[in-house]
Amino acid sequence: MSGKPAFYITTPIYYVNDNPHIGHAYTTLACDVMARFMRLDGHDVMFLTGTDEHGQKVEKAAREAGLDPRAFCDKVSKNFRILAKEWNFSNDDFIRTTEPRHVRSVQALWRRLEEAGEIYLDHYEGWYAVRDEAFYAEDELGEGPDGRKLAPSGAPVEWVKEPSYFFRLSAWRDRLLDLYDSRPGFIMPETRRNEVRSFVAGGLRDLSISRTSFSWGVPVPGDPGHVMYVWIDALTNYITAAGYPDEDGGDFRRRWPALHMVGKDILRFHAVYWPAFLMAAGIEVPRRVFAHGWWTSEGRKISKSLGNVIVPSEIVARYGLDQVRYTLMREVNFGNDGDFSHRGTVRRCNHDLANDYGNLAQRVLSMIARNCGGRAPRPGDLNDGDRELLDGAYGLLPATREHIAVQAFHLMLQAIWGVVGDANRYVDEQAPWALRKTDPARMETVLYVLAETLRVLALLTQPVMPESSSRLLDQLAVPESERQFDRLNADHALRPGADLPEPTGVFPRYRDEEQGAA
RNA sequence: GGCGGAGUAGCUCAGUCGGUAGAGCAGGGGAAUCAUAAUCCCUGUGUCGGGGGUUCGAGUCCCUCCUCCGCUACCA
Repeated sequence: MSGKPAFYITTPIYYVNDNPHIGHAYTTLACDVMARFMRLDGHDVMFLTGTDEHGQKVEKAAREAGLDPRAFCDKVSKNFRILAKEWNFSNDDFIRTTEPRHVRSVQALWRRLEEAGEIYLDHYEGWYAVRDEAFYAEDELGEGPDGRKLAPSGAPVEWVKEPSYFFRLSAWRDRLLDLYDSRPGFIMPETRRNEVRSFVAGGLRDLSISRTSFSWGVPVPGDPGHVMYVWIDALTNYITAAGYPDEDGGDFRRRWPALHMVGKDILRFHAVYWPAFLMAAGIEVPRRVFAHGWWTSEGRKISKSLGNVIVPSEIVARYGLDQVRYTLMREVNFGNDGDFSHRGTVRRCNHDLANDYGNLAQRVLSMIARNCGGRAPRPGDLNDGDRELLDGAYGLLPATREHIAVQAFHLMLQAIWGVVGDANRYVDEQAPWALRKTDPARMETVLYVLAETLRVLALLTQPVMPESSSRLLDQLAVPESERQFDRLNADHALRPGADLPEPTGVFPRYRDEEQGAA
């Protein structure tokens, strides 16, 4: 295998019954940017996404669709593969919990936990609504006119008791607290870490990890009347894809542990249950669990009744894929909630991309095309101003590395755009259009410095905007083989005299059809 | 109720070890003309949520109050 350091990153596996929405796209996008950055920066990356396909809801939805659960999953799981293609996600694997490799993996983990004495058989009981096929907590219930207890949906509930296997989560309180305290970066952002910590500090109850009320799931080894409940089944996908249970053969030791990217709604499962399972099984805990925020739409909570749902394929069709990728990564501090608005997106598309970055490329490339015979300029001696701009550009790699290491995508882009601004100022100060008449040699130097700066910028924007960056690099005649981050220095600078293709705009302006549309 | 976070320019937010408040966007004025009418320069008299305290000096520390948000277990 390669000697490159390994980097493993995962999205949650998405519940196959859902339609892909902005939340799915956002989580996966963040992972994609991370994965692309690390690949370009010399890591052996594994980027995993997939679908969670078991459970009562899927079983029921399949029945309603008149399909076998497996056939149903085959059909709807495809929606997430389509999303990945549509958004240019570079996942290396797509795991489905119904695959044999996963069934084998979860069952192996189960046995390991059982051998360790971490699992015991008891009863799960609670208020159950037959109509909803769901359990409800006491405080969720209301009362009907006849005094009967009702689910929030209005369905009558009854107290039911079913046998269930339990995981001894309660025993892991202190060891989890030690984990959080000894590894401050284990849960990010910090405010989420505080929440999880206080939740765990308050004491944990054992966790029900099997069901007998449905059968669409992984059978419990040695007790086929039970299927595994969501926690242990779904979370285990992360080690399945890394090669578990073959811990010593294959890539497991090299790949694992992973960085888990999750929405804040499922943080607890990843930051409490999952590390407890792993520690109990003697497996290393994840490298980090990062919980990102939610999007609102035009300042409001997204809801179907408000009609402000953001459909991934629609915004891509409207603004362009790389434009949307850029906006989502730039608009908010990663980890916080953010608002997705038409006005804001257009501002990003037109100001940041079309004006600042796209127009910089266009003004430089078209001057080169016109004044340097369609070839990369030949520089003379560099002065302090030239070096300052180039040093700023070369300095971006260490800066962006630091931001990427803590998933600060917005800061990475801010840093890059700092150099975009420097380059635009440099064009104005140097005024190469004037030099054309007074000092053509100096003009070539200036244009060379700018073209080299563009090369650096285009290399660095690859993780966020792969397609557009690639087109820009094509226009600079940077070969595919020269686009890794180890080329981000003067030793690999643009080759003077290289033939350049005819420049064309990469980031078009967004124009509203309707005047003054908000 | 408990725990955690936040309240700084019209908007979104930065503000390290306490030392006379900053950036981007929006708005106003100007320069330039290579470029996707894009770019560049200039322009901010803000009770730093209220009150009290420590200090020579507090957005930055302490107390208190107000407002908003998140978490407070079986919903991927």
